[in-house]
Amino acid sequence: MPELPEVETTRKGLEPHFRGRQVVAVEVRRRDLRWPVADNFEDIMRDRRMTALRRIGKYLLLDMEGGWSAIAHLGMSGSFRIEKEYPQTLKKHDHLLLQSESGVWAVFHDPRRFGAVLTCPTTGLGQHKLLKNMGADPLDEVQFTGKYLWEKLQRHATAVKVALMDQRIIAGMGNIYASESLFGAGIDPHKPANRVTRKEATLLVKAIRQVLCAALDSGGSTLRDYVSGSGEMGYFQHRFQVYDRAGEICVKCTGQVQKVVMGGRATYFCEHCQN
DNA sequence: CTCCTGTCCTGCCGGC
DNA sequence: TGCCGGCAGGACAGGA
Repeated sequence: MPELPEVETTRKGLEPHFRGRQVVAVEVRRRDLRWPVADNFEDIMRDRRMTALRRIGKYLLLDMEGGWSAIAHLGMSGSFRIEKEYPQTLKKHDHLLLQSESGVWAVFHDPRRFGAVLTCPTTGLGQHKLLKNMGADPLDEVQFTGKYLWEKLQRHATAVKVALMDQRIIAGMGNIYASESLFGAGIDPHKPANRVTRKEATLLVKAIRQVLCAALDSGGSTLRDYVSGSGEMGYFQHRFQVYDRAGEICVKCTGQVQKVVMGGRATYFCEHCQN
């Protein structure tokens, strides 16, 4: 499930092959992703230089010369991989391919098709429906502070776990790292967001950064292998402390990790360590 | 506004 | 071994 670290790792993996380079070929094999791939996608990409690859939350932005940008989302199961030449045999669910003037191909693969590829004039990105309400980036030390998070949480009566996943509050936070962060901060995921104290918010900000940075470090190491092979970018082995460990012994105490469903999402925590 | 539910899609896993 | 139901999950759409 691509969350911020997976999307950022993907961005870093594509960047050396595409930034400042011309896109020389575009192939869209299936347009019916979450939304149809934008009609003008090929036109804004082909024979144009990619000036920047950016990330806003879980969205990947490809800024192209000519004034347009592509907005990509990996959804649930989307990934990119780099191929040194056009794939001998395309895999099932390879929906989109881009060739850089360096020769390499980036292949977008997405079995569940929850991903999306849209377009928008670069100067209008800030007003784009999908992006305009995006909250602070948790890696931004200026914007994302204990005060910021506390003020945002004050407005919500729902469980803090559910609020943490709200992209208007924290851009890029997803289900896995929400559980992990609350465990790191020792906060019960059930606690109403507006009862999180100022002090807890500060702890949470630190925990969020720590958890995301650890995941980014894992991503960085897989990126090195990935350059030579044909693996999918952005998915890496990472040891979680509570996520998907229901029934296992807590890494901090002798209790058992619990699983509950909150807002329709699996949530993992330790009753003893989080309150 | 906030909050809650339904929806999209395919791979995988457990049960029979 | 094969079939099938259920589940996973990001985030929008739409209704309360």
